[in-house]
Amino acid sequence: MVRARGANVAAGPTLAVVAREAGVSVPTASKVVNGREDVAPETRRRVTEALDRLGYVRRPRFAGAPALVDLVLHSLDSSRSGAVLSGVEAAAYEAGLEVVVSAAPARGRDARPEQGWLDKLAARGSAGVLFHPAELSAAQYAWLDHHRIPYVLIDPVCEPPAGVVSVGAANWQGGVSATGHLLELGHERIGVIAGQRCTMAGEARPAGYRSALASAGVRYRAEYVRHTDAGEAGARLRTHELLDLPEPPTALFACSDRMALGVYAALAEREVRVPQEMSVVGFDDLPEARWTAPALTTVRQPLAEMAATALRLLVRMTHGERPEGTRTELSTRLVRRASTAPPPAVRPAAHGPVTAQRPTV
Amino acid sequence: MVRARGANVAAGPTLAVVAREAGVSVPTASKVVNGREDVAPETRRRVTEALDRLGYVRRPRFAGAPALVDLVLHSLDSSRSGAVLSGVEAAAYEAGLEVVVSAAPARGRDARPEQGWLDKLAARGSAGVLFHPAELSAAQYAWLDHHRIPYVLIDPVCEPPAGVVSVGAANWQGGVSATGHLLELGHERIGVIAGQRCTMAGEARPAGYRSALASAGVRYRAEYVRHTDAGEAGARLRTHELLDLPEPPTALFACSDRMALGVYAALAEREVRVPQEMSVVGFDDLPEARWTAPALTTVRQPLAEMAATALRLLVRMTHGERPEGTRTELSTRLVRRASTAPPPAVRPAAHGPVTAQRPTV
DNA sequence: CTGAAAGCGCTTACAG
DNA sequence: CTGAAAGCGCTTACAG
Repeated sequence: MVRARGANVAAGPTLAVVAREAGVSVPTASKVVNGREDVAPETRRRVTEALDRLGYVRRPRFAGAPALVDLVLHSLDSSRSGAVLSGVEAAAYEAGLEVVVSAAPARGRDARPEQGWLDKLAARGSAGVLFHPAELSAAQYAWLDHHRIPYVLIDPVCEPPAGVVSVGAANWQGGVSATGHLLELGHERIGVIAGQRCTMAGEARPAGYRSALASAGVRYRAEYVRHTDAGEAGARLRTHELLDLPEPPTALFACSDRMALGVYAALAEREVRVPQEMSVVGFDDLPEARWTAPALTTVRQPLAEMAATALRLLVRMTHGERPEGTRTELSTRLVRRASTAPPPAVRPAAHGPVTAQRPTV
Repeated sequence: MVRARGANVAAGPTLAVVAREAGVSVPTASKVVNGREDVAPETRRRVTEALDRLGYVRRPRFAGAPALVDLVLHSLDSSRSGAVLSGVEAAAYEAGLEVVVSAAPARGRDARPEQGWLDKLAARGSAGVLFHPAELSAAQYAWLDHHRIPYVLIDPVCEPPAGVVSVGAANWQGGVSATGHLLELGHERIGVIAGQRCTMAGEARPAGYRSALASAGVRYRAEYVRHTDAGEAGARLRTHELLDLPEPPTALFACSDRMALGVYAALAEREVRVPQEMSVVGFDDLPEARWTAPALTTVRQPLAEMAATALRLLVRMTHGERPEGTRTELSTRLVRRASTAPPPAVRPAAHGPVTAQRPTV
């Protein structure tokens, strides 16, 4: 029984090497690595600089033990998390790393949520942390920087602070392809159910919609774009609003698959048939998109690949490298299924208010 | 910034203590712990015995670093895995442990799949391993035993070898409640789409069906029970077979939610409406069961709780305890949704072959 | 705030 | 096959 020992870890410098390089003793270097307070700022700077330059990584417990990387998920039990975990694990395996998974501290199960697991990271000597979706406070970012633990955000909800490395999807481009698909089918009255205003997805996806409209020379109507922050339930309400418009849309672009579920619910309540009377496009391509009836045409977000990319970035940061750009975007692509079709009939372009052209029961 | 150091790890004995107890030197005890071959059988026995009695656990790398437990999943990206991960993580958090997640080696990405990650486990000093669903070879069981790494199987597919600790669901009881529900609604002709013959679920769930029929005094008909090992596709075929019977069932018990999806597909092909013309009950209560139209009545398997229970069992084994029983079963419960209803009409009990009473298009 | 000294819990040669 | 000896990469007092 041959044991592959130490084959997967390129031996970096020891603390002793770093200390010599920085011109300090090993105990002092140790203090810096462990984020202790009792180190002079100038000394800390010198040591930190040496740590970075040499790409110091804490030695694993025993020869052959793989280094550990942390993946912090908001919810462990969702299809998004499954895809992320799967991408991270595969890439970690390639890199000879193992991944420790934990739930985000926001869970409220700890008196001091923002510290509990952060302490563990440091104590264990995590090589780096991946967050999805990211919900870090400024204090937490500072803490990680202070402890020299590199981190990457996977598909962050909001625009991360300057300098923070993240991997996301090409949201704008996805908005363009979703809308382009509907335009090609002949739709001109396209409603949008968009996510929260401050979020990246909530802004970039409808922006892509607007751009697609512009290049096709189709008029943009503000009343066709509705933002909501209540997910499925919110999307249901907004859909009813759009259906109540004097000139309702013939197609709906829901900026997430979850919101598309809410759209479906509203349409079912009005007995509007998909896709005969209304086309629907989602965004994400969660497994759910295949279970719905009819199966949802949607924009696929390559979550697993995004996660794998984030891990590779993290590994490079672990070795002291800095990625050139701070944000990486992976392209999205349209997945045509059964929820889209040409509009019910070609009607003359409507000018001014008209009555609803579809029975609303 | 106060740091909680070592608060979560009850300090067990060091290797030195164990060695003294066993009457050997520390290096020798170290060899046993690391599964080296060059130890006399009698010496190994003495050391192993001391390790077990004292509940030796390798010290974490640094004070305050939590011990690590491994979770090995067959697929990282499935709703079942999500539930399992979530249960394990929550219970691990309670116990002050962290969980390393990896994909089962069967993935074929390693030349020697059965050794690659097993080596890592040992090198890293895993406190124990949880498998779901378990697919261990006899050699792997032996290897884990040899390395004194405790392990627990979460919802194993097949009956595990004697002495292996596992946590599962009360499959038989679930079969009873699914069938009981249909009987209460007035169904007497109940078909069963069952899983693979050799598996625990494939045997116990239809056995529960049979028992429920017996207690209700309803005749058991062998032709109503169809086994398949092809999941969704297999279930679809078997459903067509049942519909082609001279006296087809008025209700179907699919022994898994995935198979229920296949049943739905077959019924849609025949334009048999659920639940008006056919009631359907599933088993598992995956998230998918809520997306289907109509929402699936099913037997809920408490996967997260099963996973949490497995972790707690593992922790006790880690401390040298042995659970009393080798198999723990958590009870299941029926979740009524929209796929079940009374049979189409009360018909006189049929004797002898009759023609199909439902239009098959 | 710093670092020489002692110590930790192990592992690794290697001599017998 | 065994264990005294040396060593690993750190950490922890603690004296200055």
